[in-house]
Formats: sequence, structure tokens, C-alpha cells
Amino acid sequence: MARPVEFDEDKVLTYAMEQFWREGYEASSVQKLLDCTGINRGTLYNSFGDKDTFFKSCIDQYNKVVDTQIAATLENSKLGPWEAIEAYLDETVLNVTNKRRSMGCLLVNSVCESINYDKEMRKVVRGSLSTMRKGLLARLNEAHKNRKVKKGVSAEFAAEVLMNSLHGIRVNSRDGKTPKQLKELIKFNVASLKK
Amino acid sequence: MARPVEFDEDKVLTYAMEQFWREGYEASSVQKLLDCTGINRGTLYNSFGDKDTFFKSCIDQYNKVVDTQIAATLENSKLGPWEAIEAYLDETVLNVTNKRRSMGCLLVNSVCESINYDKEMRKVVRGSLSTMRKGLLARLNEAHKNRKVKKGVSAEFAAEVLMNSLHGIRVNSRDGKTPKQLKELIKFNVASLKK
DNA sequence: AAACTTTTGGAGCGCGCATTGTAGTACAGC
DNA sequence: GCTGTACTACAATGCGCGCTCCAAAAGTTT
Repeated sequence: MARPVEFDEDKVLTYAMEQFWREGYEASSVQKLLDCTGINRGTLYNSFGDKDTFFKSCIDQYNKVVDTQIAATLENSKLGPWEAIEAYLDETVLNVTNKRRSMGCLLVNSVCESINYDKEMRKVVRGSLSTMRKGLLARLNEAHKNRKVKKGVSAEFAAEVLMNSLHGIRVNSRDGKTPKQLKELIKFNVASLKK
Repeated sequence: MARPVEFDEDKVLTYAMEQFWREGYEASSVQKLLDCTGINRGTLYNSFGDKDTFFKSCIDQYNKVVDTQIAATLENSKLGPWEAIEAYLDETVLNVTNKRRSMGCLLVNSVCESINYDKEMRKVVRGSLSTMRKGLLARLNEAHKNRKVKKGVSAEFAAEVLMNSLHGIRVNSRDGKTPKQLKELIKFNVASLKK
């Protein structure tokens, strides 16, 4: 009936996501987004809406990556709870450092930009972070039942400790720390929770 | 000889610092800076230079606050090493949450904005973070000598663990966590290092 | 009072921003 | 071939940006 869509939506979202990830929301002009995605101005506005909407779609794209990682690690039934958790943490370290430049985490970066004072954005970003927390918590509950969590530490609190540690490495990676250094930090924090 | 300066430089820098702190560099327009400081456009450019220079001065202002906190806690000779470290961490929790809105840490926020790709800014921000690390390290060396650090953990590594934990709570505070929750996280992390 | 310096308030610069609109063109089904 | 949709490219809009400049007012010194 009509001419088919030419651009690859997934690729466009991925390239734009990386732009926002690298430079943040405010510093990512529409022109930069056009340059990095290769699409036309009209196409952007017709197919993705305005900059705010586009940004939210990019956050969703980021969440897809996160969800994939969680599925492969935390929700991997072949792994025991701590194994799964450690796999996820290692995956996260790779994720925050694997680009040419260390870019940290799009969600954390966004929380630290003024973006989080916009009510809707805040909601989206917080929602995504809570997905990670829930994934960790599920495994920590399992570990807790098996008495594999240090005495006196609840699964909920352990999840908070890990989230805090993860936030830390997300910042640290942006500050130039190597994957090796980050992994050692994570390892130490895990050891302090594990029985 | 001439008309004296009317504005209070310290107050201007403090108000501007809080603006950058709240909304980040990119989202803080010169107009917003004029509004929150109360000074005139001409005054800003005559007395503080352009936006970049002004921002750096605000970072310096922030560092003054940090230095004061470090002097009162980490460098307080009346306190033992761990006492001093805990006092500093508590002070930091207050610092990241004491404003009406939790604003986290100006330095960490800046690292997470695109700002850190500007070479000079990056240097300034990293320099400040390294001041904190050095303060912690001095006390941890002391604790290490007194065999008050957990076996197998070097003072350097302990400093990294604490810095990472601090980065975490700086992000967490921006995400709405209460001082109480943050203190518990810190407490747990300290306990894992202390002997 | 005169000389001098700084503040003030505002006008104005050029530029880039996000966004809209308008052509012309390419590709599908009828 | 016709119709309908999606593409490209670019002009144009209006706005806010960082920044400069100027004339008038204000305070301090001589």
C-alpha cells in the first residue's frame, strides 16, 4: 500500500541511546542525534516524536539491554543464587566500561543530571533501577532461605548494599577506573554479604 | 578610590554553586545564574568571567565546603582513625541530603554529566575527588598501622571501597533515599573493613 | 566639587536550539 | 498509471542561549 519504512528502528534507538549515554540529555542536541543515527530530521519527528519522547524511547532501549542481561544471569535457572548475582555484577562491570570511553550507566547518569526533576522522566528512570533491585532481591531471598547470607543481614538490606555498590562502580567507571579495579570492589562487597 | 564591590562574592558563589549542583552545568543557563545570585549580567562577566570559568569557581567553592568538613572530621586530631572516618562519612550523608531536595554531590553529578569530557573540567573535578580519597587514606594508613583494618585489606584498597560506597550514596541520595537508609549502608560497609 | 571606578539595567549580537512545514522523490499495492 | 505513504533536503520560525557593549547611577577618593 505504501513505501515501507527504511531505517532500522532498533539501530536508530541504539545509536541515539549511546549519544545520550555519553553526553547526557541536555548536551545531546537534535543535530547530534541526527548525525549519530543517520536519519533525517523529518523522520525523527514523524517516527519518534519530540526530543523528550525520543529520550524516553532510548531509556526503554537501554532497559531492553538491561533486561537481557538480567535474564541471562540473575534469572538463569542453571545458576545458584550467588553465582547468578556474581554473573550479573560482572556483566554490569563490562556494560559500564565496554565502550571506547567509559560511559557509566545511562540511568545513573540521568539521575545525576537535572533530568530527574522532570516528573515523568524521573518515574521512568526510577522504574528501571527498581527492575535491577527486584532481580537481585529475588536471588537474595533464595540465598537467604538457603542460609547463604551473612547472619543478621536481610535479603532486602543486602539488595540495597549491592545496589549502592553498583551505583558506586557506575560513577567510578565514568571517572576512569579499569574493569579490573571495579571487579575487585564488587568482589569485596559480595564477600561481605556472603556466607 | 572607587566604588566598592557591592555583592558578596562568597554568597554569589554559594548560590551559583547550588544552582549547578541542583540542575547540572548544561541546564543552568546564565539567566538562571543571574536570578539565583541576584547579580547583574555585566557584573557576572566582569567579575567572574564566562560560564565555564564561573563554573570552575563554583567547584572551588564546593571544595571549600568539602575541605572544611574534612578538617573537622578526618583531620581532627582528637578523633581516632575510625572515629574520624565515621564522622566524615556521616557528615557526607548530611551534605548530600540536607537541602530541601536531595542533590547528591556536585562533583559526582558533574562526572556523570558530559562535562567530564572537557579536559580542564575533568581535571578540576577529579582533583577534588582525589582530595577526599587522600583524606581517607591518611586515616586508613593510621588504622592499618594499629592493626584496626580487616586482615588482607590494604589501606589503599579500603580507601577505594569507601570511595565507592560514598559514590553510591551520592547517587542514591539523588534517587530519594533518606539519610537514615544511607547511614545504614555506610555503617555496613565500614563494618566490613574494620577490625 | 571633581575624578575615578564599579555597579546597574538593558539593548543587542550572532548563533544554535527544538520544532514545523514544504517541496520533490522513491517505493509499495490497486 | 494512480494513489498513498515514507523518504530526503532544506527553508523558515521563534526562542533562548552565551556574550558584549553602553549610558546612567552610585559610592569612594582627592
